[in-house]
Amino acid sequence: MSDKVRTRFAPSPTGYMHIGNLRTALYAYLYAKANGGDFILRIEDTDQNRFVEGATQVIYDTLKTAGMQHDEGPDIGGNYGPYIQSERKGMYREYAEELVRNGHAYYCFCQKDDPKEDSETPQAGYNRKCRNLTPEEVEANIAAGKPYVIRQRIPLEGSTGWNDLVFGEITVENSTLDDQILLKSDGMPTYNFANVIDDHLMGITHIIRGSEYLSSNPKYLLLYQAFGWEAPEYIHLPLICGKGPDGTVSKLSKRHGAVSFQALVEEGYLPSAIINYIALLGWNPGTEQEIFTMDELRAQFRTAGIHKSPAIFDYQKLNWVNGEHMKMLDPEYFRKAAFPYAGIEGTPLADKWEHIASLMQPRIQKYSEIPQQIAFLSQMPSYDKELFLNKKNKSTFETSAEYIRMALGIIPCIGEWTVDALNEAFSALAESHELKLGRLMWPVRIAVSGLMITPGSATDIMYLIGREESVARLEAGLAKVL
RNA sequence: GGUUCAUUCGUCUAAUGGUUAGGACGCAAGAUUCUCAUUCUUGUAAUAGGGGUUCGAUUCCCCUAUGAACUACCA
Repeated sequence: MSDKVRTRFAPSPTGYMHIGNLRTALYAYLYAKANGGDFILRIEDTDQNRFVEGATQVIYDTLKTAGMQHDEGPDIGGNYGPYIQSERKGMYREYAEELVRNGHAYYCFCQKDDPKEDSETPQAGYNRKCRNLTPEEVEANIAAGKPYVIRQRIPLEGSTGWNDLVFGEITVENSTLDDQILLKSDGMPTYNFANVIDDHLMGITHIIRGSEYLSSNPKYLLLYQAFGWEAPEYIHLPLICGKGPDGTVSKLSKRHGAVSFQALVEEGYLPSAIINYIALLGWNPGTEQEIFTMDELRAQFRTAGIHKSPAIFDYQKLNWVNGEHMKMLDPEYFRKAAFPYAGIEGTPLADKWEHIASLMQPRIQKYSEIPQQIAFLSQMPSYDKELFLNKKNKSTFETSAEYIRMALGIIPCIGEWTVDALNEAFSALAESHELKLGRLMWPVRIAVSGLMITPGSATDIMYLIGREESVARLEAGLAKVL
């Protein structure tokens, strides 16, 4: 019997990966890897009404894209299968009935719409009407074909607690717990039950999950006790919240923006940046490092740095992290990955993509910014002649006209139309007129771009739009300032 | 309502029974660059409130306030 760490990620197949779930998965993965353990994937699909086609594939894809390779799971197998709860259906009833036999659970014949509240048991949701049925009554009901569920018989007295690796000692009075359903009338276990059984059967040593389970954990612990099993360690994670436009804070949801991994990726966020960012939501490495690769996270992750208080998901900071990861990207990789976002396939600009990409990489935080940044290259914007005026470069309409004429004069002399040639020609031009390059280029840049702010310099732009278009734009600019 | 948890700049966070309460994002200013971005400098802004304990508390304790989660035959 080894005491190897085993953690699990147990999502239900909903068709998308919520960022909160992804962080739970990440911490479970990192904890396992930081401790030389295994990371197990289990699909929790006990709710037959919520079946979504292709949803498990989304889970596999996400884990793969995010760089979290599981060691056991439905798709790769393992010694503790099956790893899909619906395929384990048969085993839960047996365990539920074991609890009935030893007095820790009971049959309940109440219907869903029966009144549940009872003034005598104000804390517990269910009124425990069937808790003390005699064996004869139970048998009669079953014989009559009445549908039933199996409920957990929570002790009426005493308390249950544990020492959470993040939250510390937590103890709850048993009297505040309700007799939760373990086995539904369709024979399927509830999450609350299946989860405990599976975690035990799969030898999970550390349960890592969101703090929303904090309040139901005592009921799980009572189940472990009822079976006489040893309970695992618990690591509850602080919630990830979002802030609404009105300033209210709540569990991160769609109203706060994109919350699924796929949606963020589609928006142009890099998986490595998303992972980096969410790793730091609720955990700090003990150093001032902020930019991490997955390898670094694996090496440095410790539970000691996990927080208790909820964190607000900040898209602004994610943008920054993403920008940092953008800059870290190998230029060649960037060119390939960013190209589809540019929307220039089949246009003349596609041939100059390498140069465009080199301008974009240090400048963007998200791929999705590219089209808007380069739109002026293919479509000359209409602009206000006031743009030619610039105090710092002492640019006036008169100087603009003069410099644009100079530019028009030199362009025919440029041989091969390259950025280097352009830079050389304009530097020489400025020098020969004893001008600061900035003064000369200001009106040129405005004329060829029509924009106050441009990605890249005037020479970059002229190179990209070509000689002919450059001349046309310069002439139009000249007409404007005259 | 009940139960549980939380509270340091706007946000993510660091730190200690004694500090000018540190870093990052954002924002602002400056330098550099033919604009922008990058890079570099600088600035901005926080210990929820009230009681204790203590020579001294942001740090330990209590109360209050505020917020959150849970309270399904969902997971």
